[in-house]
This record gives sequence, C-alpha cells and structure tokens, in this order.
Amino acid sequence: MSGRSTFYVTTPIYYVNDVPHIGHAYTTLACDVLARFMRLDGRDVHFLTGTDEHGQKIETAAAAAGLAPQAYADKVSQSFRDLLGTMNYSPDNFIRTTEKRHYAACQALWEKLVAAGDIYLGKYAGWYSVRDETYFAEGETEVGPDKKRRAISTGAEVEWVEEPSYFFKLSAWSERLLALYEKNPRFIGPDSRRNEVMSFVRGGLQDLSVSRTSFSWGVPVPGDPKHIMYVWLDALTNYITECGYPDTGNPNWKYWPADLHMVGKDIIRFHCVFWPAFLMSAGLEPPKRVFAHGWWTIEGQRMSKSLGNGINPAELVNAYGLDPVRYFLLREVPFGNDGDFSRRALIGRLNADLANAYGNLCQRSLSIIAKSCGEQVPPKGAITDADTALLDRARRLLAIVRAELEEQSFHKALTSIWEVIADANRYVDAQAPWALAKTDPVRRDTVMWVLAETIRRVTLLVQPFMPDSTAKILDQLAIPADARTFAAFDRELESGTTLPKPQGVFPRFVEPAAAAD
RNA sequence: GGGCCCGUAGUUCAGUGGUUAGAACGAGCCGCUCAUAACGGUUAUGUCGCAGGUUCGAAUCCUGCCGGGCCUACCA
Repeated sequence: MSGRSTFYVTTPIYYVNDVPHIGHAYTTLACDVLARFMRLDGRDVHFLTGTDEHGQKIETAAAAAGLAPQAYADKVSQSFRDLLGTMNYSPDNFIRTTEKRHYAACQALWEKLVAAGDIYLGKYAGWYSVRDETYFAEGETEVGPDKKRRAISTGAEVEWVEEPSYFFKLSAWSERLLALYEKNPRFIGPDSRRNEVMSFVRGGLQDLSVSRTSFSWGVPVPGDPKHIMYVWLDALTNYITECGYPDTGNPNWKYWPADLHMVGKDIIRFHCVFWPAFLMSAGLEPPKRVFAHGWWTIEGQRMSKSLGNGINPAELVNAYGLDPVRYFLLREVPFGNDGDFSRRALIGRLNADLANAYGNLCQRSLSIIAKSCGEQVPPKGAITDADTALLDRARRLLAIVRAELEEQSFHKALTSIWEVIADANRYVDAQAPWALAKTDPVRRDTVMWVLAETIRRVTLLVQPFMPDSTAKILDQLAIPADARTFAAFDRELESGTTLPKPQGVFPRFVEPAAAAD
C-alpha cells in the first residue's frame, strides 16, 4: 500500500440491552469527526464501532422476549447499525461479538494469558440475589432489621454464594500499569480521569474474576467450556479482533495499537486498567490513548430510563436537522466535561452560529458574487493589509484545528474556526463591497475573492463536523471533489470559475408556534 | 469515611500572584443595507461562594466553613 501513517479509532461496542440514545450518538459522533478529519488530512484511517452481545443480561432479556439470544441480539444490534445512517457516521466496519472470528480472537487471547501464567482457577464468591440473578458487591447490600441482607438497589435478599471461576492476576500488574501511565502521559484523557485511574491503581488491585458458570451466552473458555468468559474480556478483545488477531500477518494488523479508544467516563476503568493489563500480559502493545467523555443531562435532569427522558437521536435530527445536531453536541460543551442538552441551547447555537454567522456569511458573500461578479469567482487584484490579515487567519486555521483535535478538544477547534467566521463578517462590513460597486468595482472584486477564499478554507475544515452542509457550500464554490482534502488547503480559488446560484444552507430555526403568529 | 475537582457578569465559561477581572450568548442604544430582520459598532451589569491568613500585591497560594460534582472495582 503506502507509507501513510495509520489512525485507528474505536467507539465502545454498545451493549445490546438498550436502544441507542443521545449518549451513544455522542460517542460515535466524536469518533466520526476524528476519522473524517484524519482522512482529509491524509491518514490511513480505520474507524470501528459495533455491538457487544454476550452476557447474562442478554440471555435473560432474550428469554423474556421469547427469542433465542442470537435473534434478540440481531434485532437490537440492527438498531445501532441504523444509527449510522441517521447520524451520517462513516465507520470502516461494524463489529459484533457474536462473529466467529471474534470467538477465535478471544480464545487465542485467553490462551496467551494462560501461557503467561496470569490465569488460575479459583472461586468467585459474593452476595448473590437469586431473584435478580446477579452478584452484588458488599457495599451494594445492607442488613435489615430482620438480620437479613438485601441488595440496596432492588431490595432482594442476597446469599453468600461461591462458584468456580478463573481469575486474572491483576494484582501483579499495578506497578507495570503505573509505569505505563507515567511513561505515557497521554494514555488517559482528560487529565482529571488520569488522576482518578492512577489513584485507583495505586490503591492496589485485586485479581479479576474472568469466567462464569452461571450462564452460557458467551465465549467458552478454551479447554473448560463450562466456563464462559467474563463479558469485559470478551468485549474489549473486539478491538484486536478487528485487526485480525491472532493473525498478526493480517493486513489490518497495521492498525494496532489503536490511536484512540473513545469511551464514556463510566467504562474508563475497563479500558485503562483491565485492557492494558490483558494486552501486556499477552505480549501485545496497549492502545496509545483512551479518552473519556462526560455525560449529557437533559434539560437539567439526569438521563434515565425511569424518567423516560432519553432522547432518540432520530427525533432530534428530524426536528432540527442532522448537521445542527452534530455541531451542537461538539460545540456546546468542552469535550470531557458533562453538559446539559436543552432545546433552547440547541436552537441558540443553530441560529447564532450556523444561520447568522456562518450561513449568512456564505449567503451574503455568494449573493454579491452572483449578482455583481458575473456568477464566477471574481479576479483577485491587488491585496491590501486587511485582505492579508483575514487570509492569514484562515490559513493558520488548519494547524490550529489539527492540534486541538489531537487532544479531542472539539469545542476549541470549533471556537477557533468561528472566530475567523466572525472576522470575515467584520471584514464584509469594513470593506462594504456594495459601496465599492459604485466607486471601485475592481477592488470590490478582490474583496469578494478574499471572502470566497476565506469561506473555502473555513468550509474545508468544517467538513468533518457537518459533512452534508459543507458539501453544499463547497458545491456553491465549485470546488472539485479532488480539491476538498487538506492537501488542497493551500490551493487558492481560481478566478473565472463559473459558480452555481447560491442557496442558503443553514436556515434559521423558528418555533412552529411562533411561525404561526 | 477516604481521595480528587468545582463554586467568577442574567446564562455558559476563560482567567492559577502583578496595572481599572475578560469572552460568547442574551439585553439597551447607534450604524449599515450585500445577506437567512442577518451584519457591524457601542453601553451596562460582577462584595471573583463565605471567613481568616501569607504577600508590597490574591479570583489566582494556605487554613477553616458553606454549597455542588466525581471516584472509592468484577450488570455492562
């Protein structure tokens, strides 16, 4: 192939006990933007998402639905696959843990852990609720006045149960994990999570139960098929299954180690502690970086099934449009922080940032060109200091955005881009091309060229965030398909190119009720 | 209980020792008229959670208090 540097980015594989909501959409969106950016920037990208389909919960849920586990998993997995189209995601593959190749990868990894001496047979003991069919940690239970111990969350009685289980010697890995974090400060992001993980590991690690005998929906342990692999060992392995593991001669093996595992903050431990320990034990490289983003609240309230306030991404897209939703999610909140999702905030962003600032900049500029410059890219005449100032700010944007996305600072990348959009709007007012039309049409043409060129640069950079809308704008600038990557970032607009009739790309959102007034 | 973090204009936040504490959105006023009644200019608002302390000087460092959040492992 080529010597292009690879970029492997993954979403968590989503557990099929829930239908997709805005939280899933958010994680995958962040990865999608990175994947698109890196592709435009010339990287050899592999972007993976998929579903996690094993475990007792699925076995139970399937039985309740009167379906075989596989049939149940097929159904819910499809709803996650549907989300790809709804949100315009661009994964290179959608992996499922029920694929044959994944069983092979899990079992191969298991055998490596055994060979490394990190697996032993022991007993898993804990407070088990027969009614809930699950174990509870000591702290999740309490002894009531009748001296009986119950699970706090469900109120069900629990009993002390022991079952045979294989264990992974996680306790032996504390020092090596800490060394990994020390040596690679970028391994966990943001920094607050890194501190959290490090203090957790410093506190000492217990061995991890990595098999169960209480259910059968999962990957059998090699040589002892009564045991099913712990679902997390199974799930995490998907990242290397995709690369062909255990066949390191597979063409996809070039993508390992992953550049980035994107995760929600709830599963950071699995990715930052268990996963690198498994990998290092098996003699594999850990991923380069794990980034944990925050949670969305909905109109100030925690998202929860019981409140029924989970947001269906498809409904959101129907109401406000796909690209505004994509933009809002990554612009509104510093990536890594928790944020609040509100209709008011979304509409504010849509109207202020998209319709008024960016959309109107395009429309007012392209309208003048269409009406007064003969529907073609106007000639670039003598360049003034004001022109150079604006053009330079737009030119510098690529390096800025690249650096921000390297740190997953989506909001900062967008802020930087929108500063130039604001500069461009100021420039229009300062240059007043409508006045120049009467006094100096040659200068007017140059001003319009500068604006078109600035819009071109800005729009190239917005592509990963809002692919559909930016494609329309680039069409209106008659940018050929092969001039839309960052390799063409410095290829200036050619004067004389015929332009199509401009059309607004980001209409203002008006409340349906208000529109009727 | 232990650990970590946060509390700054109406709102969201930036600012981690040094002149009169900033930005965006929202609000008022003025201007422009190319544009999606969009754009530009301008004004206003803050006991920087509270109380002490260190310092020539603190939103910024220390202590205590009040308020809020996160972590404290094997459902995922």
